[in-house]
Amino acid sequence: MGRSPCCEKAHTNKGAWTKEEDDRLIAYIKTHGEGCWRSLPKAAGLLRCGKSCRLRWINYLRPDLKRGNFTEEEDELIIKLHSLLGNKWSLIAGRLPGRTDNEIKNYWNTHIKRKLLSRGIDPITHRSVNEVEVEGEVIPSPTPTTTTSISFGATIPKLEQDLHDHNLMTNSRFAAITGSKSEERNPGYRCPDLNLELRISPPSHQHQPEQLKSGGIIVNSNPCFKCSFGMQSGQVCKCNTFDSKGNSSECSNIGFHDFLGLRGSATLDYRTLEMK
DNA sequence: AATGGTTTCAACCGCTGCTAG
DNA sequence: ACTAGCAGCGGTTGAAACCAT
Repeated sequence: MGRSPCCEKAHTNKGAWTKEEDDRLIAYIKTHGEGCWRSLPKAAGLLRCGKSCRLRWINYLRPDLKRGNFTEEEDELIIKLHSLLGNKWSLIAGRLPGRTDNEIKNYWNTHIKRKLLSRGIDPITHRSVNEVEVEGEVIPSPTPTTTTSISFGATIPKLEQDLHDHNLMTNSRFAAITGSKSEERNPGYRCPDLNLELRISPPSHQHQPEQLKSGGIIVNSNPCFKCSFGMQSGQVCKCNTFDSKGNSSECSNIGFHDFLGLRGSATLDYRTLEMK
């Protein structure tokens, strides 16, 4: 049994929007506001799919959209954000007022990719195209190339604070996940020029006999890489874990680890990362 | 002016995550 | 715990605009 279609495909217009359709959509949203896209077309008298209305509004009709070419500053900001976030266009768009994810995605594919390649930078990895990776270690090109460097400075880990605020994890739990020591306040989570703080880092791959108590629950500080990234969701993991005495045992948690080792509802959502 | 290749970008499609029942 | 409905996201497509010959 499949999901019902989002709209009556047979009775909806497709393709380019007409001026009249735009006017109808603008008028409706001005009166009733955004939201409930599914019922909007009918209510607004549009023969369009709700998705199509949403897209048209967000990407083209919204009054706060900035029109015109991207500036050099915007270019550089997009490059930096992409190096941190990857193809998370909506997150990148969130840092560029008046720009939409679709616009940035298109701009990236048509302009910035080429720009980076002309600088000798791989637009996917943001490394010099001459760099080679040998067994996980990056060997830089012998000839220096211009690269976009992301500088990280020491700061109070903001996400850690956020997570505390939401009772999601303790200092030690966070430290376990990030590999930092809570007392040391391991630096390296802030990009000052972007004012963007990120707390995502892969957990240690080394199994060490260390356990942490979090909210009364014993958690293994070093689950296997797969476990930590929640890749075996719903399946029994067969990796080895260590108890408090350092004894190895088979990890048999079913759906225990979520992304970054957070449990249950304590999942880390990109969108919850605060952007100033 | 005509033609064909390339680029741009609005729009679509399919998938995912969240939420309510 | 499960399912269905929905909004939102990212990848892809294709028509229009642009450019070179």
